[in-house]
Amino acid sequence: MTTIYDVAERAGVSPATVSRVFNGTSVSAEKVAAVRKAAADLNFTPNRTARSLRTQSSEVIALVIPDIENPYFTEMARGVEDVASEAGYSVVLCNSDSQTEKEATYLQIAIAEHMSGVIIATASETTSLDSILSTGRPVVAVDRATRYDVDGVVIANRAAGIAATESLIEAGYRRIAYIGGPEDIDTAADRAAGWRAALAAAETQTDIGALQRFATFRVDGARAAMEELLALPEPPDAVVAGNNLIGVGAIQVLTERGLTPPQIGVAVVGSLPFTTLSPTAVTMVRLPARHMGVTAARMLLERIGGDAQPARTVVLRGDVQHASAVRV
Amino acid sequence: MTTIYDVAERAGVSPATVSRVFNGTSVSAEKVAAVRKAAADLNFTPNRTARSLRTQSSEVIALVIPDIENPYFTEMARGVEDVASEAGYSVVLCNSDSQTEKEATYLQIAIAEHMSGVIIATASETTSLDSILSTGRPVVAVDRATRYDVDGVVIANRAAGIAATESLIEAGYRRIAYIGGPEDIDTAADRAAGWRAALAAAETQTDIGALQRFATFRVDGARAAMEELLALPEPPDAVVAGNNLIGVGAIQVLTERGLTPPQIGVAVVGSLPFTTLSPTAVTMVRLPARHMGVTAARMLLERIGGDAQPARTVVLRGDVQHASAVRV
DNA sequence: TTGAAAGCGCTAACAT
DNA sequence: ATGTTAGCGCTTTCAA
Repeated sequence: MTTIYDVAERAGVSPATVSRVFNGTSVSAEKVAAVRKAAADLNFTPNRTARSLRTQSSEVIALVIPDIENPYFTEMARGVEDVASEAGYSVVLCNSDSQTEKEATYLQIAIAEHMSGVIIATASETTSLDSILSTGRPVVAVDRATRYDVDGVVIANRAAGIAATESLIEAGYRRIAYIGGPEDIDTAADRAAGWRAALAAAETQTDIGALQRFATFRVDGARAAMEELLALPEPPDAVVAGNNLIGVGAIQVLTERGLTPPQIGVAVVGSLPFTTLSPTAVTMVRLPARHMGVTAARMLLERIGGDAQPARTVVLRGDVQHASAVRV
Repeated sequence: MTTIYDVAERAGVSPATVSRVFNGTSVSAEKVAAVRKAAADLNFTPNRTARSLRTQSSEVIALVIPDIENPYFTEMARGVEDVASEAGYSVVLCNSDSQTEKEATYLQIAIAEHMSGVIIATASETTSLDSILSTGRPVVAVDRATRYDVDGVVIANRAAGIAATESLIEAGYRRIAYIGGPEDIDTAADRAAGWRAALAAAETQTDIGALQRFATFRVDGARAAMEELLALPEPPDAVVAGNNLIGVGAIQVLTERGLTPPQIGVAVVGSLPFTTLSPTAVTMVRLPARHMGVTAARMLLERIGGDAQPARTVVLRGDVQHASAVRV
């Protein structure tokens, strides 16, 4: 491994000058040239570990998400990454798998590795940010709000739930069920609240309780919930899916039974990027995942840069894409 | 930030002893207890950067993939992560976005950060592993073979192409097209070769050239290719998709035209995890992505542990799930 | 088993 | 503008 001392010797300067060349402080043009040449000759790369130990910082940010296999989060990750790498930061993607312990481990690593900041979609309400915050590192919450006073970027979940439901009501459906994520995740609870509010406003449907299901945010849970709903004495004629994977699970079950939309109405809070359905068969409230990542990364970078204004929360709205079909 | 010196002072031992406690070398039971207590009191976490600078290593491995938004690669990432975290390693996920320069940057970072090893699905044939290999770090190639003499885990791509095609032939289709990824990616070329071989063996189809398309490994490219094929004077009655996203794109176009499988035969090399199709409508040659990640991670860990046997390549086979329907 | 001390590669005072 | 030097927090000889 070549060090700045090797480069310094070859270029006939001091190690400090080599360091300066690589950090952009004032060095005479001729020495800059000599150092660059020597560095190139020796195939020198600065040792980030040493740099990081010395400066107590590193150009790395951690992105902690609950499910790396969910396209919603990977799209968000792309947004984060694009902004970060533009600014010279690398992104370490950590998959908490919705487990608080794994999440805590990654947060510890972020501290121990001197990472500059953290963007996190928390695994649950109980997530503790105490130790990371006590180090003074900036944290931005994405997708899910936290009980801490930190920057956040969230979705207007209640509005999204309302929009999805209203789209079905307008299309003529009259018994609209809801399948959402775990009730203790705020995003899931808010979307469910939106569904309830829309139904209440429409005054068309009374037995709301019977048509509400909380599953996991995964395909399997949604499948089971959909089966349950269809087995009801009075099954629904439409369903609102609380996120993209729930939408997939619900539609899978429906399709297997020959009930392809719009035979039964489907509205999804989220996008179906890999759907093979006709694009107009279901209503999607598309969530700006990438934009969310971009916004969060920008906020984090500002904080890393020393910005100390009070914590802000940015609320992003979904974009309704109505199914063109109506109830048949 | 608390250091081993703080802990040492509080426990009444030397810093070296504290270090030993955290690294499992012989220390008397009473001192171990004292150190642990002091560490807990002070909420001490060893500084990985310092450790890494001193030992010239770190318990981090890099996983470089060309498309983080492709479920195939995220499933693979899960496999890698599960094995790695079990062994006390963390995984840094790097998205090269199929760009050789981005890939090179991440490889540089892996070196500069003293990461223990790299698992990489290369962006292209031209990927250079020279500098990472010259540092002596182990590299395992996944999904795509390289021109270097390193460990690898790949799919039996030609066999997968043959299996997909044969499934369609057996179902009675007679004009089977192929849409694959870029011809210069070996996986794409091999799958195409499998398709050609299966058709040649069946002797049912002659104008192979007209029915072959190379797109990107993305949804959009596949859509365009599918449109082209349908616009042919003599359009195909079936299509083999070279990967999961190509399958999605092709099926989307077909569905939009009311040509849902099995009206037209579809076989995909890969899985459709978020499909909303009836599960028996298309043939899938399911690829063991997670297993691939697991295998690669195990191999890398062995190398990190000092294993110096000659480079091995593990070939994994896809698992055919035939569409239950036949040509209609 | 334990401690003292050197040094991993770099940056940032401080001095020139 | 440039060089000298003292650490950043840790591990690891070497001695005791």
